[in-house]
Amino acid sequence: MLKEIYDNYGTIFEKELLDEIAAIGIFKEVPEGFKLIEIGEYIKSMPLLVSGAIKILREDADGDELLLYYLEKGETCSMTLTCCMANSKSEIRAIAELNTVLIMIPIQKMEEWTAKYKTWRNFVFDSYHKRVNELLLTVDSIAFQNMDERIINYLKEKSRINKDDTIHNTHQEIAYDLHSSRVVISRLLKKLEEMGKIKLHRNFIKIIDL
Amino acid sequence: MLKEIYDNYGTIFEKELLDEIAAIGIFKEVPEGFKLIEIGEYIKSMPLLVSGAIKILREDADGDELLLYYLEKGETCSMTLTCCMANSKSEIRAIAELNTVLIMIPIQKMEEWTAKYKTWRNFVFDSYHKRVNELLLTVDSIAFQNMDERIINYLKEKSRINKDDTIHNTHQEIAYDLHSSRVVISRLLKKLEEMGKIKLHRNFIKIIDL
DNA sequence: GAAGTACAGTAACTTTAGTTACATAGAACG
DNA sequence: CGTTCTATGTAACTAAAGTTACTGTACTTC
Repeated sequence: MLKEIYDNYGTIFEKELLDEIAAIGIFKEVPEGFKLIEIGEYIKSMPLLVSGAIKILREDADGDELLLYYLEKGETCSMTLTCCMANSKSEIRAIAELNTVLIMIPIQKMEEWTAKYKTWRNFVFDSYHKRVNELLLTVDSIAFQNMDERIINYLKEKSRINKDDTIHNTHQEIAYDLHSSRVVISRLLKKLEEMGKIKLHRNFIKIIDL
Repeated sequence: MLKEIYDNYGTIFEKELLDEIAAIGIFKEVPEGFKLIEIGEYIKSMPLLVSGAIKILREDADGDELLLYYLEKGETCSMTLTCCMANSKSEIRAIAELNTVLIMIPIQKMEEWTAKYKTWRNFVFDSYHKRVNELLLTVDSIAFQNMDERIINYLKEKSRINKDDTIHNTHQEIAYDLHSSRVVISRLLKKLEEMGKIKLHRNFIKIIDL
């Protein structure tokens, strides 16, 4: 575990803090599709990502979903942070996008480390900064873009996160993430295929040139 | 100035910090419509709201606008915070919604106070928490709601912020905030009037029962 | 290999929102 | 009082997205 911590956080945290993380953090490995946080849950610990990726989803009253953004290695969930500090319920759902390795930090340490370590404070602020900017990009996407552009961005981002130019999803799954319907997604994907940007198959999509 | 600081922040900050704010903060009074932050600007100080309200806007590449949320007294702009910490450009525009009184804190103090005062840290984290939740509500609104529901929410929120059940805006101005077109807004407002929820006039809208 | 199931393709239609164009009405101002 | 400007009303149309319904096809399972 020590190695993973040092590899991912060695350059941003001082030795003393790294040792505390190693001593207190709980190593956790979850498979793709594992639900880490559910809407309405209270959160007792904060995840530091070591490898893999996590997707963060929003849901409305009718159960309609929307993908907000992904978390990657070296990052943490600022939503979790806010929930921990305010002792409030989670506003989002977190699902492992890949097999993912995490270090869980009990929330009791948060306050202490924030007072004690400048690098921890910077990490937390930086994390907020990134997350707010991701949320703004999500707003841009749904407010200013048409569905065809949103699909292109979705495929690009998914490919980047998975380090794979084949997207292993059904049209229905994409429709859920983009909060649209399967028929609409199939239609627009077909158009992208006709334009030579992608190649459609059963259960996967090959990116040609987006 | 001391009175304003104590009235608004006396219960959340300790005396020592309040004195620092009084000594260092720059009192600023801006009229309705005053532009406080422009997209792409670097930010040198952080605003604490004493009275009034500020609206936070997002803009896309084509210059299309969207209202994100309002800031009220006792709050601060977490976007400004993130920009200060990361020394990055502003992602948003901030315009005074009302005549507004602010205390500007030079960013140099941020780091120092975050290390020194627990109440300051809590204030900053709480501010992030509120802002992220406001952004999520904005996402909900544009992702899950139709324009008629969005208009209703808009009118309600505007009325609450302005403490006035008459909305002093033209249809065009509402269209800009909601990133729609004037004709669409006029059409839907007319429908709301027919339902007896509002009464339309030239340059203002009277809320009857939303 | 037959039956069942999940996925994708497509047509036809509806709904919502955006666009264009023009009419009217109130305010402002000489 | 007539001219001008701005705000609003409305019709007619287009575009985008969502819905319904049915098809074919590939994979699964027995």
